Amino acid sequence: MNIFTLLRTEVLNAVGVLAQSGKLDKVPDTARVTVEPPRDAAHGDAATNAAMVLAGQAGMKPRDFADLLARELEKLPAIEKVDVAGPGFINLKLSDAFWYDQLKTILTEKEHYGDSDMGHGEKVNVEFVSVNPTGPMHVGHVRGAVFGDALAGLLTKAGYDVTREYYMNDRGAQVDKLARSAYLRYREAMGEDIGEIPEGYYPGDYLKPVGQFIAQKDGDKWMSVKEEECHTYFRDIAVQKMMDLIRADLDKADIHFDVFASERAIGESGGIERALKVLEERGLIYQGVLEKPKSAKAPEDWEPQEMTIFKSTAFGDETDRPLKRSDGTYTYFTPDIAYQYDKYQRGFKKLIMVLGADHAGYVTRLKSAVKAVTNGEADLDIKLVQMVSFSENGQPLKMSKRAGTFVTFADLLNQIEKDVVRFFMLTRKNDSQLDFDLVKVKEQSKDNPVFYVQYANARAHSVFRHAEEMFGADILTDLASSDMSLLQDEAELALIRTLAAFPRQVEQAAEANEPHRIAYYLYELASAFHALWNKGRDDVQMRFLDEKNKNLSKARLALITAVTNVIGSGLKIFGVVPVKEM
RNA sequence: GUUCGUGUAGCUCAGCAGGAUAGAGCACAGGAUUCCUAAUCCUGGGGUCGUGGGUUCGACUCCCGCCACGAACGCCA
Repeated sequence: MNIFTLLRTEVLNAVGVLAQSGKLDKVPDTARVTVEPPRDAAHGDAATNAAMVLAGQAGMKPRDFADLLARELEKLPAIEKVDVAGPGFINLKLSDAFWYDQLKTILTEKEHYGDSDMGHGEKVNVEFVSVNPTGPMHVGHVRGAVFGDALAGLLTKAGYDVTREYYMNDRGAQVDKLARSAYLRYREAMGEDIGEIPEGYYPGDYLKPVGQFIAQKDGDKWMSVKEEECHTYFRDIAVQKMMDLIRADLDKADIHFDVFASERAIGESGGIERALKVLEERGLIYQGVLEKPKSAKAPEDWEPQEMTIFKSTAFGDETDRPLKRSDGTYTYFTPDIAYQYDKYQRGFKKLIMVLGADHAGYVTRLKSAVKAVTNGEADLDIKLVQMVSFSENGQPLKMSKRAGTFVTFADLLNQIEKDVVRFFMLTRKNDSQLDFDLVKVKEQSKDNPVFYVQYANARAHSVFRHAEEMFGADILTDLASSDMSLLQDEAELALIRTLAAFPRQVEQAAEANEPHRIAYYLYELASAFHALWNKGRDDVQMRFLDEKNKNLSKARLALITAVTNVIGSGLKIFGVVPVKEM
């Protein structure tokens, strides 16, 4: 439970009491009332703007309104102290008992602590990766993959019903090229000398096994058949094999999808026509001629032609977009509209797409299309993931095949542990660039947030091991019933407050679709824990374990356990496993 | 040229649907280790939040102009 949501309810109740008791003329509109942690912890545990927002409606000065409301809030048992400050802030200090209760909640809920019902079980479609099935994944795909998966994890925790979806562009020019290449590799596998791979074919060695597979399966069956005639056959096998490669890559990062949507399947089932019909019915399609694009590098062979066009300017796009060329074939954009419509028809009204930053120019038209085709019922959020620059000890890595081995998704995951990659990629906001230094990322120091957080967890487990030696294993059972009121030190209470902030962090990160906030939070939590640990170095009284005081030790073990619960809960969002020893 | 993104401490970045004296890490200076993992912690200096306006009780946060950097910009995919 987010304690600030809880407190907001209390504040609104108090306002209601004032209204009923006739101290206010009318029941005010409380929509803008917030309860938040104050920036400066010295101001208390929570602050509300209620008086400033409501005073005007009540025809009072903010300070006066605040005094009135403060007197009402003072009556609540969870609240120890109420102050009115500044222009009319009401600062709340919560009682220690309230915090001890929070600690017990964490221990009871374990890794479910922070689960929220914010999403009300609403279906959300998170589409990410969606790499063309024409070869293995590139290292440039890692961030989008990790980000998408973490975002899905975050939304799940926030109470949404999340589907992780991969869109296969298994149709079109790229895939035709793949089919031709597979056919060539088949002939090669049959013993033909194919020489250099010609222009217009994929040269990668990863296609050799595809050729060999078909050679083994069918023998010389296709040797006398022209490529065009067995194109579909080769295409389907090649796509399937490429998807196997991609899935194997994703496995390395422990990323798994619920749905693999097929562009071709949607097209063949008439999905494109269905989507176009909807646009047609809403009067958003016309036959016409577009102006010559004004871009710096306008195509040389451009000439005005009449074609079928989507009125995307009606939704804020800068220009209308063609759906069909003059020869009647669909543009790249059209199947994408059909795909978004397909998601909508499957019951998704909340759509999220994770795209590389190079797709920035595509965002507005796609959003326009979703608005148009769902009549504004579905909401599409596109998260652009910025580039990652890879380096080694500060030296930028050349990512060419000739220069070295570091090119593919698998290369990275083979070199760096999956959990390290995952966490580190999430320590930046998705739309800012990320430096990924292969050496720094492995470094075991506080420079490295992955390590710092994991180290906190490992330290906690080290205490558990000592506790078992000191008191026996049953000291760690039923910690929730410990006498938490023995935790009297300000640093201990501060740690509980940090722990109790987690549910709010989850909700806010989910609200913004920004998993990186969880990473920052975990760093902060780890920091609070390390600080408390070191207090025990300076002052023996502050050690977690005291052989002569079992009850105090137990209460502190409860606190540390709560730390591991929250770290575990947070890392789980990222698909990262907490370590017990380093 | 147009659109989008970014601009916060020397460096790398947070900043919570506008809130009270703008935060962390690195770097720099000093300090803590017979003791649960010093792989850590503590203290300190350092900022006209790119810039000029506007909105309001209040703006790093919202709106407009400008500047700088980055990316995208076809009926290609």
